[in-house]
Amino acid sequence: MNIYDIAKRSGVSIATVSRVLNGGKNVSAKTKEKVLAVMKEEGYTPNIFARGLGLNSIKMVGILCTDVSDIYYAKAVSLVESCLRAHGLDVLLCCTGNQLENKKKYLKLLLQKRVDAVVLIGSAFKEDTDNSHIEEAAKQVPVVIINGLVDLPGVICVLCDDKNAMMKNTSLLHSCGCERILYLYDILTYSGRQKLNGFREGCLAFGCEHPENLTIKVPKNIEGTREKVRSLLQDGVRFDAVIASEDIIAIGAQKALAEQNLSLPIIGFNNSVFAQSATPALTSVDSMLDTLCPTAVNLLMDFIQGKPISNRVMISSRLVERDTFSTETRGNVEK
Amino acid sequence: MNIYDIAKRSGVSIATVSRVLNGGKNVSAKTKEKVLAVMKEEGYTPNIFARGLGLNSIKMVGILCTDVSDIYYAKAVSLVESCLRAHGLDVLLCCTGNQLENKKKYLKLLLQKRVDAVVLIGSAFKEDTDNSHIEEAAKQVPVVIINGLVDLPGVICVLCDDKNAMMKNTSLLHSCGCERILYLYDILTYSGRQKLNGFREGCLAFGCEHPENLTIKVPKNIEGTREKVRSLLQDGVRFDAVIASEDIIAIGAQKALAEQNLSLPIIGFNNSVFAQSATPALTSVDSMLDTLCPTAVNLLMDFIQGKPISNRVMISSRLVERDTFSTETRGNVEK
DNA sequence: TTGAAAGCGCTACCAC
DNA sequence: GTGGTAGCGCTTTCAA
Repeated sequence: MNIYDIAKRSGVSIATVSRVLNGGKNVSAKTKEKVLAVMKEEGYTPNIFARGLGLNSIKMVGILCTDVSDIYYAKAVSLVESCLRAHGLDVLLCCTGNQLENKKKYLKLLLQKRVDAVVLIGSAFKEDTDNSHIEEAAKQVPVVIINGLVDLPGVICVLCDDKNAMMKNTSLLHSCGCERILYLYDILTYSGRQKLNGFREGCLAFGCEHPENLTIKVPKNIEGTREKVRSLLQDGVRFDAVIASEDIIAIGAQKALAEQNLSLPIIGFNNSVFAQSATPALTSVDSMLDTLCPTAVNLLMDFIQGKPISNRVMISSRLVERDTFSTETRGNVEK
Repeated sequence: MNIYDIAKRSGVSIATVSRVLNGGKNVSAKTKEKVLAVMKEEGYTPNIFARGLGLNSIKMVGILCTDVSDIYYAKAVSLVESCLRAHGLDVLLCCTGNQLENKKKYLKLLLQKRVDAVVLIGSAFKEDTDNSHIEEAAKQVPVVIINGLVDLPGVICVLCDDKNAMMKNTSLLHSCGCERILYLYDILTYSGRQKLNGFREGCLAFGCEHPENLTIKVPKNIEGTREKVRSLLQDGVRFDAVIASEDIIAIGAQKALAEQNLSLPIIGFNNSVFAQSATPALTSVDSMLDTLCPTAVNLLMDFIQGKPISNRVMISSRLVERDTFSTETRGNVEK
C-alpha cells in the first residue's frame, strides 16, 4: 500500500495525494476529502523512509543520558519526552554510562540516525577537556544540554543555579549555628563542581570551617555512603550538619547518624521522591527539572524554527524544607 | 557526501560501495580496503532513510511505557535499552500515561516509524477488554510485554510470578502470628490483580481474615497513602501487618504507623531503592527485572531470527528481607 | 569480482 | 487545482 495505490483508487495523481499528505494546501476540498477517505479505508500509512529521504528529517530527537535508572535522570527524560512529543517529535533514547568513549560512540550513532536534534541530560556530558564530539554534533544539528554549561556555538544550555543553591545552604546552616558542615558528593561533573564550589565559597563567605576531611567523596548509593559516614564517626571526625550533592547520599548519611542516635541538620539535593521517602523526611534543594525541561524544549523548538533565542538560561533553585532542617525551627541543631 | 562520491573517489561503482557497506561479501580484499579507506577519509555515513527504503528496516525497536519517571519502569527501560543496544538496536521511547486512548495512539505512532519490534513495559498494557491494538501491532512486528500476559499470537510474554509472591507473603506473615493483614494497592493492572488474587487466596488457604475494609486502594504516592492509613487508624480499623503492591505505598503506610508509634510487619513490592531508603528498611519482593528484561530481549532476538522460542516465560520472585519483616526474628510482631 | 540499472515511496518543482 | 516527473541515496538483481 503506497502513494500510487492511493492515487489510483482516488482517481488522482500521486502529486495530489502527496499534497493531501502534507497538509492539503492547494487541493480542492472535494479532492482532499476523497483522498482522505481512501487513505482511511485502506489504512494507509506513508512510508517514513521515503519521506525522510525527501525531507531529510525523521522528526526524531536523540536523548543522551548516562543512566535512566537514576531517578533524577528518569524524571528529566520523562519531562523532555513529553514536551517533545507535544511538538510532534519522537525520542530516540540512548544511555551511555559515564565513559567518555561510550558517550562519543553513542552520540555518533544518534547522528547517524539523522535525528533532528540532540538533548544531553545532565552535566555529565560536559567533559573537562575534550568536548570535540559535542562541537562536531552541534555543527550538524541543534544540541541542548540540561543542567550543563558547554560553551560552544549551536549548543543551548539550560541549567539550575547549583552553586548559588549550595552557598545558600551553607549560609542557612551557618545562621542556624552550624560551624562544621560535612559535605558529601559523588562525582565532579560540571554540576557537581558547581555545587562543591558553592559550598566552599559559602564557607569562606560566612566563616564556616571547611577542612579537607569534611569534604568527602562517597559512592552514589545508600550503603556505601552509610559506611563511609559511619567510619567517619568512628574516627572521631566532628561535624554539626550535613550537605549532600544528592538525596540518596543524604539518606546514607542520615542512616549512619541515626545509628549513633545523632540528629543533625541534613540537606539533600534534587528534591526527589527519596527526600519524601526518608524518615525523617529530607530537606532538599529542588533542582527545578519541571521548569528546566520544558524551557529547554521550547528553546529548541524556537531555535529550529529560526527564531532568535537566548542559548544560556539559568534558573534559580528552591529549598524545600522538611524534617531534617528548617529555617523556622532554630532548635534543630544538636551537637 | 553519498555513495556516488565514495564510488567516484574509490574508482569503483556504487554497487561495489554498497557491497562494502553491507559486509563486503563478494568484494576483493583490495577493493574493499580501498573503499573503506575512502569512507573513513571522507567521514562518510550512509543515509539511513535511503537504506531504510531499500531494506525496510531501521534497526530500531519501540518501547512503550506508561511513565518513565516511575523508578520501576525506569529501571526496566534502562535494562531493555542496554540489552537491545548490545544487539545493535536503537530504542524509540514513548511514554503513554494510563489512558487507553493514548496507548493506542502512541503504539500506532511507533508502528508508523517502522520499528522492528515493540516492547511493552508493564502489565498496564494489557487491557481488561480491548487489546485489539496490540493484536494489530503483533501482526506487523514482534511484540513483547514485560510483566504482562497478553494471550495473542506473536506476543511474547515475560513475567514475574506476582500472585505466588503475594501468597507466600501472606503465608509468611500468618506463620509469624499475623491474622489481620492490611493490603494496600494502587491500580489493578493485570499484575496488580495477580497480586491481589495471591493475597486473597493466601488468606483463604492459611486462614487469615481479609475483610473488605482491609483491602484498600490508595494513591501511588507517599502522602496519599499516609493519609489513607492514618484515617484508617483513626477510624479504629485494626490490623497487625501490612502488605503493599508497591514499595512507595509501603513507605506511606510505614510513616502513618510511625506517627502512632506502631511497628508492624510491612512487606513492600519491587525491591526498589525505596525499600533501602526507608527507615526502617523495607522488606520487599524482588520482581526480578534484572532477569526479566534480558530474558525478554533475548527471546525477541531469537524470535526475529526465526528460532523457535517459548513465548510465555514466568520467573519466580524473591523476598528480600530487611528491617520491617524477617522470617528469622519471630519477635517482630507487636499488636 | 564488478558494473549498469531498476526500483524503494515519497517530495517538490514545473507545466498546464 | 492538478498532473508529470526528476530526484533523494541506497539495495539488489542481472549481465558481463
